[in-house]
Amino acid sequence: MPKIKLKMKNKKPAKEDIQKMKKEKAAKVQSKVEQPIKEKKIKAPRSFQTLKGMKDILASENKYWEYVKTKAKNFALNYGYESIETPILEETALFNRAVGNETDIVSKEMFSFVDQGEENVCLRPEATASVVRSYVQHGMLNLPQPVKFFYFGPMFRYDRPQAGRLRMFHQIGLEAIGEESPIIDAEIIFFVYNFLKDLGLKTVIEINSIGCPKCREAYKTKLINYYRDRKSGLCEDCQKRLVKNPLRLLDCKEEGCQAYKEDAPQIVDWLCDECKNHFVGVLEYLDESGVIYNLNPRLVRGLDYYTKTVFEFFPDNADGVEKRQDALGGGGRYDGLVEYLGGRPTPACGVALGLERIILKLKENNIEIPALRKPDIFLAQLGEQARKKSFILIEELRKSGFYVVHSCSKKGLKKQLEMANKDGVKYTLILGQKEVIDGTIIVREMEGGAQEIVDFNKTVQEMKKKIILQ
RNA sequence: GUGGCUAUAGUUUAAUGGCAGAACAGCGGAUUGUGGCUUCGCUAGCCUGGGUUCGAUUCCCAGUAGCCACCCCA
Repeated sequence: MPKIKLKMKNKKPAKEDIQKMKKEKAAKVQSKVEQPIKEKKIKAPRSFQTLKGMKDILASENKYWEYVKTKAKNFALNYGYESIETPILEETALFNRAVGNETDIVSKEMFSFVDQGEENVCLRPEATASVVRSYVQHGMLNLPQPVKFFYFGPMFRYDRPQAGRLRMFHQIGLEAIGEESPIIDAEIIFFVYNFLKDLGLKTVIEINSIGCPKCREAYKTKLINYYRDRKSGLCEDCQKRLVKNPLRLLDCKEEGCQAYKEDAPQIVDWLCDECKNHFVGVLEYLDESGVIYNLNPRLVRGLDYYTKTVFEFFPDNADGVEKRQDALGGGGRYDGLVEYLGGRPTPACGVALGLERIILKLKENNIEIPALRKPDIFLAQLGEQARKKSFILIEELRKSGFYVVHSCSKKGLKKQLEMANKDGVKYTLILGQKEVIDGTIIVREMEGGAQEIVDFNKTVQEMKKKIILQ
């Protein structure tokens, strides 16, 4: 079949045409030989793009970002969490120690490098370690406890990008340091639940307790013993986990390993009294608040600092087919971390949410987001004198709180009105030669097109009458 | 780190082994001081490098990038 096609199509051009083509080609070859230097000079400079897994957040995304960030911040304030910003760059050792050398995040996902001062630094893969570092560094143990932090900012992980996973992404997070009561665990969970619900996202909460170092050791031994007998059936990763991070055995998604999970010992059964009571406490508070959660005895988190309560938030899709890899957020208690980073023994609990993932879900669910504020006034000007006069007027209007836009270079009134229309303003002020001479200005109401002439010196007053500023 | 899919104007896309066409956006017009609708025009593109071929945007190979899944997590 293809041979016939080729033959047929080869016949298509006339012989003369082919000769022409050959000549053209020859000419091209010649010209190439003659002007190789010119071509090099003409060559445009290379263009650039964002690094893999990193994105520009463009104006079209603004309303989502503003909406979610503002709501988060307001929520945080209502719950008594105060804003903190820590540097994006930290000493690499901070995360080695806090998150754990054997975790995926530290062992293969950190953007780390040696700086000009031969310091080992890295872009933070998460913020809890930084917040705790800050707590210790500034002696915040002297503040009334707990100290409650709210943060927002970019995090970096050298992963392979895919849906909802970027190398630079943004987290909204809470940390409450200095409180051991289960009430704070419940408050944080309740916060996230309400926050996401308020955004219009239904979530499923998975919760577990992984105990304290003491009872976890006892449990680990049990788990290792259980899995050691079944080692030959485990996947390669799990065989490594058995030695390095046995808790993660429970987290494996390999089919072959699933079968063993069923009968594996569960940590809940091995918690010491203190941990058990604490966990029961958290659940009681949650029951009280009416939050719905799933006890998930296999939930283990990928960061070493967690103790006792751990939890993750998943979108609750109506279709029932859950994609369990796209957690919107997760967190838990980390009672050992402050001490581990050089502070006094201090209990603490926190959570982090993925902003990009939240926005992704908002879009997926077609949830309406309030539009950003549109400009109030467009100022159109005609002629040199008017332009100068309008320049001052615009500043006066802005001082009075109006959101004013104008065109810097467009001259025709038609074009300026066109722009005003695209900007969606309610009123356009028109200042032309004639108005400058008369000491007036035209106020055009865009929707109906009604115009009135106003005393130039009373422009601000008049506009205040027409537009009620928030 | 493993695997799959894709690559055409700024964006969304069509077709094709021999002129790459459209829509939206942008820019400029339709008596130059009045927007939305309409209409006309302009600008702008075959990811890179090899190979097959008289001829490749099209077929083949490699690279690169993007998307997606595993993994991991937010």
